[in-house]
Amino acid sequence: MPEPDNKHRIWQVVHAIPAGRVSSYGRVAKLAGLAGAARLTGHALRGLPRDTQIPWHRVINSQGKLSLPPGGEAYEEQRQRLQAEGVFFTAAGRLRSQDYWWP
DNA sequence: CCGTTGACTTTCG
DNA sequence: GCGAAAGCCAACG
Repeated sequence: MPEPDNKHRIWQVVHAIPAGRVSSYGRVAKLAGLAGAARLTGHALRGLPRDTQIPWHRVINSQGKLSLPPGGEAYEEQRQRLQAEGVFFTAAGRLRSQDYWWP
């Protein structure tokens, strides 16, 4: 077949992110062999079931912020989970660059 | 098959 | 630091 399970690969990469660290969509896409397809990472994460074990909350955008709409439930949940793992947010709602995961 | 949409990224002003 | 525009790829109707 021409194309393997891209979503599955993205999930695998996301699952490889250690706790207390975060990564960006573009970074995950590149590690999954889909360089330049940052949006695919978003699609893959959006298609996750609620009872997934994938740490989707460790994936944020290149601006150091959450891509989810502020004020939404998913946004608060992601923020809460990250803080529970030791990741803190700045007053501007951005994550510390030192918490980024770099393989 | 084609146009739109989207949990993105980069560049420019 | 922020907003707008262009570029990128896959899923949807």
